[in-house]
Amino acid sequence: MTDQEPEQTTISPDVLRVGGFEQPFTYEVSDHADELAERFADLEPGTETGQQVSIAGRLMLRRVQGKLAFGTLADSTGRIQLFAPSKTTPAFEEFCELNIGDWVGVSGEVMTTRRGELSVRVDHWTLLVPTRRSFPDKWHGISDPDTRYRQRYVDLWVTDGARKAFQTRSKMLSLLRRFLEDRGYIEVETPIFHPVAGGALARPFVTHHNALDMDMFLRIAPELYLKRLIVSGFEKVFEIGRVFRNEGISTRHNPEFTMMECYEAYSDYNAYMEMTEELVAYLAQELCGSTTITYDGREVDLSTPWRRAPVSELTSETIGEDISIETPIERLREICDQFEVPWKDSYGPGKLLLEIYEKTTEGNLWDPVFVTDYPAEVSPLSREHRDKPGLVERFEAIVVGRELCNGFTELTDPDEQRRRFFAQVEQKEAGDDEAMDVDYDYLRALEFGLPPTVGLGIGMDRLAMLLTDRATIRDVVLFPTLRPEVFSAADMQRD
RNA sequence: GCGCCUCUAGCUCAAGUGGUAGAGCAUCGGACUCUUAAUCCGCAGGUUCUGGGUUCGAGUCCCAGGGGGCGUACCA
Repeated sequence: MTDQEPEQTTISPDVLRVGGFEQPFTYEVSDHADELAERFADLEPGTETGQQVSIAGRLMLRRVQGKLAFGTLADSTGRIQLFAPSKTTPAFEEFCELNIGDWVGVSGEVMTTRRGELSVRVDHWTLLVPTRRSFPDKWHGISDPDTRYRQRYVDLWVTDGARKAFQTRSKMLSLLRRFLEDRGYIEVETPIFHPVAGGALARPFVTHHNALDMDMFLRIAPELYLKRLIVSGFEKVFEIGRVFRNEGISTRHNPEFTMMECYEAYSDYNAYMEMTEELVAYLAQELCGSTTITYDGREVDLSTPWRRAPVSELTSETIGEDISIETPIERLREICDQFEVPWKDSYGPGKLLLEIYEKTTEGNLWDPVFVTDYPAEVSPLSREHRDKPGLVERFEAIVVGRELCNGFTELTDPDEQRRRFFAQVEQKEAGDDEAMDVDYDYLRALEFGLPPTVGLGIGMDRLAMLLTDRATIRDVVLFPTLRPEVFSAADMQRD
């Protein structure tokens, strides 16, 4: 931008507010609040630095006392005080009439006040745009969660830490990309419209394409396309993208959420457990400054290596009785009843074991654990365990009682995959509307040969919650899904 | 889905057992040259979520509906 307007040094009162206000097209910013705080830390009170800077943001506080005014300007990085003496501030009267929430650009000398507060003296200033609505209470901000999510553009200014969480999330994604790219992965983008919703067990959203006159599903996982790419000859791929599941909304569930999935040829789940723990420890170190972090007031030790234990072992520990998929089905059903775990006749031993595990054990695992060796019955895309019949080479990392990721050695045998798909169809017919459909193109891809491969999926929102210490997914999703707002007549008639 | 809770001014909150809806902040007007949630004086600001009902009288009690939160179920 070289064609910046000359900076406004005089403003007449009648153009200050909405009526005759002329908005500049650009504003040259040289510095941000936090950088200045860092650069000019520890100045003596009453210092004049001789350093001219230019900053911009919203006026969040204002303290006018006759011939001298103070303001607090907030930008994307933080806040800094504005110092405006009537003698040197252009259009001083108008400056004092700025409202809380107005966007202003200010340039001037960096200095400290007699009380030692780092400030920018207002040598020049420009109204960038006035706010036409009142900002929330400058001390309490917004407390109603509904208002926070619907008016995120206000929330991010007035709620402590709100912006920071999203900045951390962004950095997390950036570090994740670097981590994978450093290991030779390439990032790909696969379809979001799926003719068959596969790759996970979940109810999909349905949409309609007019020209093709066909219903399509919004993807519930990118998995099957990414494995097609391994068949295609990409050896290491990943995708970070939105997936959509037509299920309940809660503090941990948003209908659209961001999933990272990666796949690597010639490798197995042992290697991926190592990569996963290394990745998460790395992100914690970079974002939180330590591999020991705090979540919900409690320490979480993410340092490597993480404990690894089979589903059956962890569950046996909890219930005080050795159980596995070898346990007679009658006994498993009794245990379900004993722990108030609902079950159906159609559940095999594997499904029963997993249900018992999820209801009794998963929520109590705080420090990270790789839970391994899931029943094949509940893992239709995973490869059979190399020496444990009936199980698959699958792991989930459980941290703070929640599933953080899901990975497994991939099933490569097209015949076995076909059988698993049809078993899913049977479950669907038995009333499980989250069961998978048969993806015949995927089977054809497998028939062309999927080399030994491992895959991993990590929910980015859950990971962001963990690393930013947020209790609700809505604090790490900018615009969480809500019912449409009903606008008042006053809102609709504003012009 | 189900259960519990909640909704009052732009924002944060008050209004014993039913009795004229108030305050702080913000906005607007005024005072003030080192404040920092500035302070001080003043004005204005309301379909108490919506619709019914009970009552002489409803923000308050009852019914229905809506928004939201939490828990639970499904799931990541």
